[in-house]
Amino acid sequence: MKSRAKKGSAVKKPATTKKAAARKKKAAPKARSATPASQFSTPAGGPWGKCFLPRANGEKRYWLVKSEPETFGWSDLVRAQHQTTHWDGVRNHAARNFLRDGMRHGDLVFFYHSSTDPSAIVGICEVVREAYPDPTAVDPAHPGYDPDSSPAKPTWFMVDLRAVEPLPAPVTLAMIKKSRALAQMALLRVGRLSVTPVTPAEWKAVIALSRA
DNA sequence: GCCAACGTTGGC
DNA sequence: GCCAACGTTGGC
Repeated sequence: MKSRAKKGSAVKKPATTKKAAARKKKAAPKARSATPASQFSTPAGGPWGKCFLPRANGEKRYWLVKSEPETFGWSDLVRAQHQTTHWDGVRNHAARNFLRDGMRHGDLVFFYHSSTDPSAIVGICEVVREAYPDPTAVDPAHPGYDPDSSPAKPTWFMVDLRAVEPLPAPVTLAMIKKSRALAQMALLRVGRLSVTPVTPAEWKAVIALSRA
């Protein structure tokens, strides 16, 4: 399985002095937004703290994962053995926490195509194995290698996802942005995270949009 | 611990 | 291709 990330963010590269000079000309950095993603990365608090709380009996929770269809699309998942894949390549701590500490067996997950036209939620999959260490993070030959991680003390994790069904019709980012019911979706509020929570109400709203 | 200088994601 | 909005690194 290939990493979902274009490049391993853990791969350190030498600084380029050219770019450094270019950046000096830029205006002073703007103030941070009121809700940086780091705020959501701690199970203890933040708007999405509920994702990590104990569950009611039989409670199912909902998530969204992103992938570039060029790298690994919905059709790749459908063609995979048992229509199942290791969701490896997550190299962001907030996303890792949602994946490792939030996702549980049987949870349902929207499959979102990013960096494509149009970007859209295209299918539904299911968590069939809860978080376990991502071997690509401790493989020096792999682009997703992270020297700070080790088999004894892994930093990065993956889950197994199995395709359940495609959406009746893709729900595009434009549709999501127009929907009042989806205005607070984590996908919109922390757009760069590759793993985000979805509330039950948002889940229903996306399904309804897909059938509309 | 602060902060400037990066690097990355991903929509547009 | 541009660039906003992040996350990370490393000098101090």
